[in-house]
Amino acid sequence: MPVNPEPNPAVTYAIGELAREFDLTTRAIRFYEDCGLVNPQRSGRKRVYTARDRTRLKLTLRGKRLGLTLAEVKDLVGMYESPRDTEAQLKKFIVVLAEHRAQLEQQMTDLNATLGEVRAHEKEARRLLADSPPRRTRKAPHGDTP
Amino acid sequence: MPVNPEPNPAVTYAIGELAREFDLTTRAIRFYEDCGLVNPQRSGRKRVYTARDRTRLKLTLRGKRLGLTLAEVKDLVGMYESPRDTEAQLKKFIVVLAEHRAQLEQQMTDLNATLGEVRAHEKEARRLLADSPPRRTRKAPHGDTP
DNA sequence: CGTAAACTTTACGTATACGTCAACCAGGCC
DNA sequence: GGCCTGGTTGACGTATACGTAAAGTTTACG
Repeated sequence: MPVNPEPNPAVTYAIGELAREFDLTTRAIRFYEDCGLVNPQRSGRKRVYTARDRTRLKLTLRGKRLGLTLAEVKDLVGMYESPRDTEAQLKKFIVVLAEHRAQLEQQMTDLNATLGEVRAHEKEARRLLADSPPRRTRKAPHGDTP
Repeated sequence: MPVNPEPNPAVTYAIGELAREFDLTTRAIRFYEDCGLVNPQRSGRKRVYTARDRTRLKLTLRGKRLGLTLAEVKDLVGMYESPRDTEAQLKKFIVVLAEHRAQLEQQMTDLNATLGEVRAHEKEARRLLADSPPRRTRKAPHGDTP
């Protein structure tokens, strides 16, 4: 079994590659760098992104889809990567995790409520659509979906 | 059984009341009005909000928690309240609902992934916290949570 | 009647998250 | 050499979602 999907440290990416992969503009990626979300090395002047940068990009986008700001994403990712060797750090880590989880659980509630409503509306709308239009085809006795 | 929690059409709210209830500033509520999210009547110059406005405020806040923009919330709420008597309208409604649902399902995926990670980290952190500090209390034989 | 609380409009300011030029450099190909 | 592709640094512009200050109005209370 694979020890760990520790991505090959040799693989690197150009900014354009990542932009295509994640459907971002290079401008956006450079902006994320300004925000401290990625930290590409340089080859001359050109940015060279590692697998770690790529992962952080992914996390950033997932965070965005969940409505987080870039600053929030940065804080969170920072947390996960920060030392945590002392008990104090560990305790604070746990507190922040709990806060984050509370927010996620609120979102889960919101999401379930919204999904429920959307599905109910879909069902009702499909019912209306199936009932309403008095088939203009030759009077189908009953039961006729080809 | 209560026919329908159709809120009493007589109940109305002042802007300050709603602000307190939802922990918003009055400025924010007026801004939502500019965006067409609420539509208070007037009593003289003063805004008078109905139960319907209150519901729309709630929906707005839920939408925000899910990362929607005010414009998106407006579109969605508008959809749910628009006519839908013709077949074309109904079909478009269904399409938009499906799109919305797809987005919500993506969010659900993101949310579950994130929640999973947070919980794993919490577990690990608590384990570290429980293991690490070599109990300075009298050597508890084993099993001692009061 | 005075005044404090709550409301009003107007208008400029701010943070976030990029978009959109502009002008320049480096490498590859014909 | 000339040009294309892709990358670089500014620097200014824009949309969203309000904050905040100014100045006036309306209502309730004592």
